[in-house]
Amino acid sequence: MPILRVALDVPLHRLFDYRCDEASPADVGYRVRVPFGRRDKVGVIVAVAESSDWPGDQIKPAHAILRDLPPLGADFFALCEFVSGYYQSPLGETILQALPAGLKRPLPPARRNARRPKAPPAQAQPELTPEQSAAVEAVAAETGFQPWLLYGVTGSGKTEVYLRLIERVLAGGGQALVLVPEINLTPQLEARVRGRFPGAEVVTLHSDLAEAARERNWRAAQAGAAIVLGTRLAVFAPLPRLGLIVVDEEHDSSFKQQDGIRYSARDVAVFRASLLSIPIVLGSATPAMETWANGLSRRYRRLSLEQRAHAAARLPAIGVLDTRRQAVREGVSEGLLAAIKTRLERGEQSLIFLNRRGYAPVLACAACGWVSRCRRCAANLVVHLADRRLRCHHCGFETQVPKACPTCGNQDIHPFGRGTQRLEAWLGEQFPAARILRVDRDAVKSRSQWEAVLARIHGGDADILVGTQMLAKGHDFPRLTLVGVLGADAALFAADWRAPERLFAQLMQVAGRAGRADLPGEVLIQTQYPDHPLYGALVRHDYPGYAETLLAERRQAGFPPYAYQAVLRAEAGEMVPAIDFLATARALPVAVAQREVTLFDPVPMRLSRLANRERGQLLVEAVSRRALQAFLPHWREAIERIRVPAGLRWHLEVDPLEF
DNA sequence: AGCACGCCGACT
DNA sequence: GTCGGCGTGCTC
Repeated sequence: MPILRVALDVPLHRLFDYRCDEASPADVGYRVRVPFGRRDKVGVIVAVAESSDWPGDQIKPAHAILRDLPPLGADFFALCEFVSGYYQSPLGETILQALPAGLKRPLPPARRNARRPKAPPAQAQPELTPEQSAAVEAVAAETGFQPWLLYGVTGSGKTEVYLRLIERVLAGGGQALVLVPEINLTPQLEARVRGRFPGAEVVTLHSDLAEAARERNWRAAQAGAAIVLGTRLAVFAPLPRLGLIVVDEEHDSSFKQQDGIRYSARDVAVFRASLLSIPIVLGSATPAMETWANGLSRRYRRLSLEQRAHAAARLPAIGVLDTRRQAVREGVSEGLLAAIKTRLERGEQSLIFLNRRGYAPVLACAACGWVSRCRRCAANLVVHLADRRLRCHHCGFETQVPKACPTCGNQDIHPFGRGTQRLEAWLGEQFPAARILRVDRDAVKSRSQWEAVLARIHGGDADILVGTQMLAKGHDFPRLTLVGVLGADAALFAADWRAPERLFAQLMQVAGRAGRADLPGEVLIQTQYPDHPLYGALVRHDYPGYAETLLAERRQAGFPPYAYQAVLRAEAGEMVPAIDFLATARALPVAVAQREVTLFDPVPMRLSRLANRERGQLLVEAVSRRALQAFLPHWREAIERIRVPAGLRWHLEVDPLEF
């Protein structure tokens, strides 16, 4: 009797065999309902075999093969096998996480009718600049697998290049996959794609979609929808005729999944393209150092868009305001204040960028030294005066703002530091007639709120925008001519060595909000270190120069992309068992590649306690990706045999972005 | 991960 | 005398 080899959503690195007399090799890729322990589960048939290694009397019969949708293809399995091997994630979990929830339930609910999205009218195709044409022609001329780095500043027309490439793929009957960091922050990209291809089926895939919609769109992708536009999870969408992958803002850290299977959707996308022998375009104005290095080594081919697409458009003038040399009140320099005033007089908009939400990062007592610490985390509670709450931005704990110091009773307690709420309030006092709009996650929680905010900005119904990185993402604000940046210096000296790379990208991005075709933009960055190379490069709009500096530092220090890393993390109620576990893992004898792999000492994580869990980590570094990949499976298997104390959990992360 | 079984402390 | 704590083991 045929044996089904079934992938199940369990954290085990093996498949499970079931008997099924009605099965044939053509059933590979179908889902199957099986008994598992004392409950039923839905798995995916990975193979149909003649026999099993498992004792025959212990093999249970499968309940039913589910043939209600087309079987998953060989390329889908190859992708999942790669992810499973590379990120050390169990194959079953890897395969099943790619499926929408409804397809994993043993008892499927009744289907509702799918709504047909209506297509908006087609827009005119803009003329391509010579650079855009060259980029389109270069990609189109190459057959087979080729990663392209489309490097171009805000406004240089990367999207138009994507659209032309998509057009060619669709014309050939292929499908296109477009990955974006956060779909809700960029509704205009979706609108533009739909507008350009009114006859084509365009579906979105992201975690904010309701379950039914996500399943509907996933099925549509499998059934041949022309364009799938989605966030990182869309990289696993079944696409039988995939001909092109685009990763927009490829440097964005939201492509990295931070829980469950910790994959980089950008890297998985590159692998998927290689598997299918198709082109992949990674677009960014500030590529990740890994990507830029791949460009320099010609593993990726670089396409540059140096000019802005509209002839009249100019790059904004970026300047620094030396806060050591001018009056600063409430964190705002005289120079910036004057610049805002000028914009108000001209009826233009200003954006003040402060990447810290809340009123103030901490409340403190001047008398006894008490500070508002989170009792569950190694972090401070942030003052939110808007609703008089103290909040932990890490675990979500919140409490009332106390009237007096909880330890000494002193009434003289003060918020220290500044967040967007405080800035908003103070600017309101300085410019009582101005309409101030705060844009951060506290003020804008849903897509509909976000769209309302965008409408207000576009309608000219706001004079000063105060916002966090939410406002940095690609939007055209026609009347916005000034961007002020506060609090940037913190990232220059952060413990996280990737902080400057992120800061540069973020400032470049927010700078791109200033100025449009007819109105020149100005960007003013407040700093105590105006001579820092990061600001120097920013003022010159010199990403390549700064990338060279950063890469030289990374090479010198032996950091990625010149080293390959993984981290083993452990969390427990106390730090001691977590560190003990890591020390045990470090001492495991693993025969493979030891000389090329360095295991560092276990240390507490930077945020050492989160939600009452003490966290430690152990860094693994290798001279090559191959050495790391040779080492990890053996090490992981050995770690899995360690007896762990109750309440301790651990995971392994490959290519970590944060420590 | 679930979900069993299994063996020691405070309750109707 | 039972309810229930979480330690240990298993899932084809």
